[in-house]
Amino acid sequence: MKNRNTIQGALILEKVKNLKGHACAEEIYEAVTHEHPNISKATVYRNLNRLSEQGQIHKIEVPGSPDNFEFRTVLHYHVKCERCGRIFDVDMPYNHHLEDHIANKHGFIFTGHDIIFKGFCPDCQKDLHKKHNY
Amino acid sequence: MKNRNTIQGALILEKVKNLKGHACAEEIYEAVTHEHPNISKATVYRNLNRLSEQGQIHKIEVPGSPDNFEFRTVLHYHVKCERCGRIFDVDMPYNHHLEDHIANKHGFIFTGHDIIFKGFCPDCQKDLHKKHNY
DNA sequence: CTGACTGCAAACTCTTTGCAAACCA
DNA sequence: TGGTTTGCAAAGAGTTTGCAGTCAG
Repeated sequence: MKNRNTIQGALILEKVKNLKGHACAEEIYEAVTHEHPNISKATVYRNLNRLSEQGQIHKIEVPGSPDNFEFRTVLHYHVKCERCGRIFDVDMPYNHHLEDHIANKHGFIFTGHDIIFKGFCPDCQKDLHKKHNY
Repeated sequence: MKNRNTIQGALILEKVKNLKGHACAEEIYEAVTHEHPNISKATVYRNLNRLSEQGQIHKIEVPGSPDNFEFRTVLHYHVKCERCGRIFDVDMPYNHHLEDHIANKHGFIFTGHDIIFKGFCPDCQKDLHKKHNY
């Protein structure tokens, strides 16, 4: 039940730590591949999930997009571009007490929340302007 | 480009309207099957997506769960049980101006947001109490 | 030694798509 | 008729899982 130190696990954690923002499993897989070409994608998924269960990294689940992972100390929200599907950070303080405002909890135990904003990123705004095909 | 009135489309819209809460495509497919046994799942998906694009119904996208659909007039939020994965409505007023509080919009155009709370539903709390296997 | 971890491939879930036939206007 | 919609099956994306071999403690 306890962790073993494997090269793969260490590399994956390191890659996520060195990310500026977030990346999906595929991107992390590619980054690790450079140093450890034989790694399997299943191992990347297993390590990412293990690390996020242990709270060492954070998994951002966004519908319709692959899961993203990031190493962070401060919780924050994300926005998904409705056109290109990319995920960006949102510059808004995390509200730790949002669930306190729920009127009738119906016996639910609330453990947290995610907010996913929708919108159009600058790149896609340019494209839409040009192409008028939306 | 304009809609045709098909039996399938009418049945699907009716089923969603008659839902008390939300249901996923699979559940709607099963409901429609009772009256129209030959319907294909692809048709259900196509109609649900069409209806939600036209704003006649609303699609709730939740990471890790199948998309849910509902007929509603008032926007609201949802909570996903971390154990059974079911989706429930949350008793909290929708904040239409949440995106106004974003400090630096980085050129993004925000069009809306979803909040997905996490927690444990009453049923699963009972189970956890009993089984202690979480 | 022994259980945890790995690599590989296959399985899985949910959803979309290609295509010919059926259908509505 | 002519463009939509349907049913079917196959494809697709992302992720998980079964299994035998490998490795850390």
